[in-house]
Amino acid sequence: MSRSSTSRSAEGRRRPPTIHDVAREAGVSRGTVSRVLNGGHYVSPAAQDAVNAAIRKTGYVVNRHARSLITGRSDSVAFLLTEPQERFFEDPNFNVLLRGCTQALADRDIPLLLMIAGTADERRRNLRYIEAGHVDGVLLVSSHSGDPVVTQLRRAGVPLVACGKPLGQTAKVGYVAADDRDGAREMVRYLYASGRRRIATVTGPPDTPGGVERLAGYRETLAECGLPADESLIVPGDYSRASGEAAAGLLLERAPDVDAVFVASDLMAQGVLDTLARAGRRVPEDVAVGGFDDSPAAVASRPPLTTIRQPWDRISAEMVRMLLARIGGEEAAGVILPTELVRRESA
Amino acid sequence: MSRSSTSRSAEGRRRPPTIHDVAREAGVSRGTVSRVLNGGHYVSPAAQDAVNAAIRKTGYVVNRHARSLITGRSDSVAFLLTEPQERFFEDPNFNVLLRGCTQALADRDIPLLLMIAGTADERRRNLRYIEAGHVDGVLLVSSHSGDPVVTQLRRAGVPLVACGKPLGQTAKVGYVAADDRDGAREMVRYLYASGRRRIATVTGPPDTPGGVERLAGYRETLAECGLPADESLIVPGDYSRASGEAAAGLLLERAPDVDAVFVASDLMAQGVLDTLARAGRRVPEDVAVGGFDDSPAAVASRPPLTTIRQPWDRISAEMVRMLLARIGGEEAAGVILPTELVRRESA
DNA sequence: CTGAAAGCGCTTACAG
DNA sequence: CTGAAAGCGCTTACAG
Repeated sequence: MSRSSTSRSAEGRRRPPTIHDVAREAGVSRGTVSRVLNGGHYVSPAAQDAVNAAIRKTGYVVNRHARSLITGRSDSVAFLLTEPQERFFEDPNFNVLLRGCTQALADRDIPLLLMIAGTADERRRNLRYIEAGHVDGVLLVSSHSGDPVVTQLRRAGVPLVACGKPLGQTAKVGYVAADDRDGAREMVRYLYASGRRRIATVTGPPDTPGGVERLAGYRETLAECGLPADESLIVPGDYSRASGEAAAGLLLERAPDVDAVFVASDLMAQGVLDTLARAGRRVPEDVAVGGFDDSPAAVASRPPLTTIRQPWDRISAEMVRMLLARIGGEEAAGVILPTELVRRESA
Repeated sequence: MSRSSTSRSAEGRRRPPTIHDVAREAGVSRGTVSRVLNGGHYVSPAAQDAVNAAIRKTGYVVNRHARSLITGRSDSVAFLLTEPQERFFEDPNFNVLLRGCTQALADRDIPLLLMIAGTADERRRNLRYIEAGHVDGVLLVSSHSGDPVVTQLRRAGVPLVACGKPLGQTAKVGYVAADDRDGAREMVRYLYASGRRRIATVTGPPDTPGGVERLAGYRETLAECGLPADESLIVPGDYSRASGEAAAGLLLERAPDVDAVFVASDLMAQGVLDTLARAGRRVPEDVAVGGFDDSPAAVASRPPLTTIRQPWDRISAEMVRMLLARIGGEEAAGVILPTELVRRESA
C-alpha cells in the first residue's frame, strides 16, 4: 500500500503513472503490460497476475491519447444534434435519448461528445472535427429529409447511426426508430374501438418520418375500419404546443362534430387540450384525445394523455450497439422497435 | 486545387494529412508548421503564408491525440451531473444549461464530454476517467451539500466550476449561481405590493442552495414589510410537481385564508396550481402564485406563471469562462448573477 | 526566424 | 509466451 490510492498532491496534478512504472513494478517489459491491457492474449498467468497487481498498486490508468495516436481510434463517439432538430433539445424525449446513449456508452467506457450544429458555422466546425477522425462514429439526431450533414458524413465514410429513419437516404445510413406507423394504427384502432366515429388527426411536418408515418397509419386504420376518408379531419402541425392549439381551432371550425383526435405528439396534444377546454368541450367525454411519445408532457397535461409510448431506452441502447458494430465494420441496417399504447384519462 | 476538399474515399477513411505533409507542401520544417499552428510566434510572414496556404491545400487538421500526448492537456472538458442532481436531467433548465455550455465551449473549439454519475459505480468510473487527466476540467452540476464528488475532485486538484453554490465547501470550489435570495425577495415584494398579506411559501429541499436561499429571501422580505412570521405558511417541497400539489393541500388546511404563495420552482408551482384549481380557488383572483426559474413549465402552465427568471445563458457562459480561467491557473471564485421578475398571469 | 532532434506514452509486428 | 525496437503525429527547448 506504499503509494497506492492517489498519486496526486492536494495542490495540483502530478504526473500519473505510465505503462513503464507498471512494467517495472511487475518485473516485466512494457510490451507485456500492454498485452494484458489489450485482452491478455499471449501472456502467462503469472505475468498476468503480476501486471494486474502492479496496476492496482500504482493506480495506473491508460493514457488514451497515446493509445489513440497509435491505434488510430479515438475510442469516443459524438452525439450530434443538427439544425432542423435543434428544438428537439427542448423536447423531453431528447433527455431520455441523450441519457440513454451516454449510459450505454459509459458501460463500455466510451465517452460521449455532445455536439450541437444549430448554425451553418457550427455545422462546419463539427463536421471538421468529426472528419478529422477525432471520434470513431456519430449518433445523429436529424430526421428531416435532405439534411446536408447526413450526406457529408456518409461521404466522409464516418460510421453513423441516426435516430429515426433518415427520409430519402436510408440506403447507407444505419438507423433506429420506433414503429411510428404501427403506433398510429394502434391508437386509431383504440379510438375506434371506444366508439368514436369522427376521428381527426393533427400531423407532424411532412418532411419528418413521424409526420408521414403516423399519418399513414391513421389513414390505413380508418380505411380498415370502414370510416370514410375525410380530408377536413386532417390538420397539419409542427410538433409545437402552439401548433396543436391552432390545429384544434381549425378542426373545430371545419368539423364541429369531431369526437376524437389523434395527435402526432404529446406536446401538440397539450395544445389541442387547451383549445378544447376553451371551447368548452369535455375530454374525453365529448372529444377523446390521443397523443404520441409518452413524454413527461403526457403526465403533466390535464387530463393526463392516453398516448403511444416510444421505447427510448431501447432506442438509445440499440443506437449505441449498432454504432459500435458499424465501427467494427458491420454493414448499415435499420431497426424498427415496437411502440406501446399507454392508457390514461384523455381517451 | 489538386487534392484539396476531401482526402477520403467514398468507401472509407483515408490517412489524413499530417504536419509533415504540410511542411513539405510549404517547403519548411515541421517545427515551423507547428509554430504557426500554435500562435505564429517567431515565424516570418513569408513562412506564415506558405504554411497557411499548405494547410488549406492539404485540408490539414491537427491530430489532437498527438498534441495532447506531448502537452499533457486534453483540450476537452467534462460536464458532470452527479447523483442527487440526476433528476435535474428531467428539468428543462438543464437543457438550457447544457446547451449553453456546449456552445460556449464550441466557440473555443473545446469538446464537451457528457458524464452522468447516477450510481456509485458510475461515479467511480467517471472520477477515474477525470483523475486520469482525460479532461482538463469539469463543469459540475451538483448543488446538494456534502457531495462526495466535489471533495474527491478537489482533492485530485482538478479544475472545477459548479453550477450553484456548493453548500459548505465554497472555499476552494469555483461556482456560478443566480441570486436566489434576491430573486425571492423581489417576488415576495411584488406579491406584497399587489396587496397580498397572507403570503405563504413552498420551499425547496433544505440541503440545496435554492432551498435555503429562497426561503431566507422570503423571510427577510416579510419582516421588512412588517408582516408577522407565521411558520404555518411555510411548507417544504422537493422541487417536484407532486410535492407542489401536496404542499398546497397542506397549506389550504393550515391557512385557508392564504392569498398568495411564493413557490421555489415552476414545477412545484404547477402542482400548486393543480391543487388550487381542484379546491376551486381562482388564480390570481383568490390566490396569487409566483414561481421560480422561468422554465418552459412557466409558459405551459394554466394560467402562465409569474416567476423569477434565472439567467441560464449567462450562467453557462460564465461557468465556461471561469473554468477556462481556472485551467489557466486562476484562483477559484464565486459569481452571483442577478435574476429578473417575469410577469405573467398567475400573480 | 528556423531546422534538427528528442520525447510524450502507448501498441504491434518481429525475433526469439 | 516475452523482450527490444520502431513508430504513431505532434511540441519544444536547443542550437544556429
